[in-house]
Amino acid sequence: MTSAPPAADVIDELHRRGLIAQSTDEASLRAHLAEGPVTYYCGFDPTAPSLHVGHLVQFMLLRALQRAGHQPIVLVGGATGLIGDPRPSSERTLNDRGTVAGWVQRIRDRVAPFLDLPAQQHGLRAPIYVDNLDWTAPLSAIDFLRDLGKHFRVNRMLAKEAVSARLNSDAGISYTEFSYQILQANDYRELHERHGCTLQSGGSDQWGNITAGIDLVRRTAGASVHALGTPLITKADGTKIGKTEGATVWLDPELTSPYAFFQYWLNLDDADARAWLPLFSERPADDVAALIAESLERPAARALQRALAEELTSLVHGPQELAEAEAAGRALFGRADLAGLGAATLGAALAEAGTHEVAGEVPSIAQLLQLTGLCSSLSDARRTVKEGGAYLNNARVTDSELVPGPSDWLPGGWLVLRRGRRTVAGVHRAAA
RNA sequence: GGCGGGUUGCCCGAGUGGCCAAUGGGAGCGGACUGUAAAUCCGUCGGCUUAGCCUACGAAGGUUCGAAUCCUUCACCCGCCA
Repeated sequence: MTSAPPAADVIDELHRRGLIAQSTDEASLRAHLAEGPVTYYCGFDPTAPSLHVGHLVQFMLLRALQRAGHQPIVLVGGATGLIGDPRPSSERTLNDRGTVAGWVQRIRDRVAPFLDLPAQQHGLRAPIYVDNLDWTAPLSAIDFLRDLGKHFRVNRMLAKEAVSARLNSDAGISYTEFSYQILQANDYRELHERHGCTLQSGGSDQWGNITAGIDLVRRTAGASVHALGTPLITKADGTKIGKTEGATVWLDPELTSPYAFFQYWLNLDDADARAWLPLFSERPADDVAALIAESLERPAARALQRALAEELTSLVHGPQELAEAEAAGRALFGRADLAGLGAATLGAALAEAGTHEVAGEVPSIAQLLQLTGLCSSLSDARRTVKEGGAYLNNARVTDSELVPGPSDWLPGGWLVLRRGRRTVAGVHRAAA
């Protein structure tokens, strides 16, 4: 208890880092946090196989509270994931139950490095894991309508931003998604009852659902509970965080390799890197300020991007994976001649970037571009070559039908294929 | 339940019988410039065995030499009325 900072400081830290977009009455929340360990929760819906970098903000908040000595609960929405929260744009497609159940487990596995590790290493409180399917599945329609529905005024439900946005759109909203806020509200009620949970955090797009929960706890238990909303993180160009080359940057190494994850942060533009460093870095405030100052002075060094890439890759994938991702980047983007790299280095670097194995007859450049996934189709590959965006062993290719000759193979049986400035893949020739 | 409007490529959105793989904008991708940034400019942007062919304009059928465009049925969405 002596090493941990006073609990009230955590709100100051969160403000400094820009992690709080909105909160319930802050004075009483501070007082509540100062009284002793608070049990708090954040929910994640299994709407995809994994979590992505957009979810990192939630973990930053969860970790800060955990460091301050509080008790985290991580809820995976096995029930709410079957319903789908209303997005502003359009209705969600329902996923089948088996799929969602699989995602619940997979997402749970992603959470471990964020909260379990600090618990083990620094004696902090280990997270409690819950699935809202446990209490939502047994609810009958009668229970739902009598015990929960009675506490909700349709007028207020309609006024929630997530709902009203859809009411005013062409898409409309189904009764299914309209009901979502009741389920999330009930989660808060359940966790308050079962674990004495008194604080919920979530993205500010969830704010309507979160406050619905606060109201429900007040009505059913007569208790006053709290909430913190994180800001919606966008890039300087207005797009959402965590998309690169049209693909989502996942936290699951099977979906996004640690190398690609590292590269995502390394390639952030300066404005984003400056804005995001406080959010995503757990370095002391002084270090953060110094890094930002350095970036303004010498932007080309990209110290910020590197700092973020290192810190987050290590956090999400571990120090070992970080080292390998870094080495791969140095090998592929360094000035060193590819042929001089040596089979082992080259192989390791390309393994990080993504590889394709060929046996027998060697395919043409266009085919290889497609096989490695650098291009989505043969047409795309031919187009890329025509545009001058295809490179074999760092040399531009001009003929898409060219077949790599014996002299093109690098030590270890490798070809280095590149699309554009920075998307690389390896082609490996199977041993005869 | 009735009447009216709508459903176009990743998104928005033109197109009302041939000149439509389909105007325009955005996103994406590539090039130039750079710092494995940003901005800007240029190009590209369904697929294939690529001077050609195939598949596409909610779904299925039909009219026609020819349909995203006309007709029928179905599904879904929006609005008004009951």
